[in-house]
Amino acid sequence: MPRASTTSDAFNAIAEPRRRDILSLLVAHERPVNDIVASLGLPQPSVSKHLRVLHEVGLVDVRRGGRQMFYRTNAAAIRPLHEWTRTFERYWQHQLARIKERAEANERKS
Amino acid sequence: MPRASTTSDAFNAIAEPRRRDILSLLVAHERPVNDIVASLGLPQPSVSKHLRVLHEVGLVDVRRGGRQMFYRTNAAAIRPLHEWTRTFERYWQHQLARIKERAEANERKS
DNA sequence: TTGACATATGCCTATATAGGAATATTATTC
DNA sequence: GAATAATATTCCTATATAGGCATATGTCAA
Repeated sequence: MPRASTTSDAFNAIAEPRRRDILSLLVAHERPVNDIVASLGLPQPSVSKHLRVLHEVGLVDVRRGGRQMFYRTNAAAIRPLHEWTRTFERYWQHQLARIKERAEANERKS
Repeated sequence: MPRASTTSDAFNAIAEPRRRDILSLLVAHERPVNDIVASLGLPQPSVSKHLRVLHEVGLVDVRRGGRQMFYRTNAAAIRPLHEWTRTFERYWQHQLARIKERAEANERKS
């Protein structure tokens, strides 16, 4: 079996770096496709394809305005990812605390 | 071109749901492979392969103990993912605030 | 050393890509 | 309606999977 499809969930969709770039670019304001193309220096068809994936998993919203399509990041869809990573927070804090402890112990020894 | 390799970075590594399960399982305490196999009900070779990917991107650490291999989640490696998702936090808060506003406006109207 | 246990690796297959180029679709303006 | 602009889709290819299964490697115990 191959990997799960990029459109199967947000985790798979954001694995592609360009798509993360797009999400960051579209988070503050909606933008037409051409803006994204110009900002990121990617071929237009490539951008359209990435937007399709992002839209399919709900990471971006679209609005038509004349012949332009205005895309915008749906930040709420990123929240579950944030929550998942957050479940590890106390553990890396533990790690950092232990590192700090050791450093201070070494400090006292020398 | 195919997708970037699962071992190219943490984003690609955690796209696989089973690997996220493994990370959650190994976060509190180290565990031998057989424990993971039993806990998740996956075939042993499958678990070993997932662990290999996770180890290659630094998401787990290993320690040998006799004939067992004790794996443990390296929580610090998840932090960058947390930080990336965090950059969107203020935007979903905006979204929620706007939804709340509208709800209250409708409340006053009725 | 032989066996048993624990884990890792190899081989196989079907499949979903990302990128590139060309072209199709949709909307606007003259 | 024809030309133009903005975006989407299609066709192509090479490639890295995940899963299943068999087997290799490594470690201990008797």
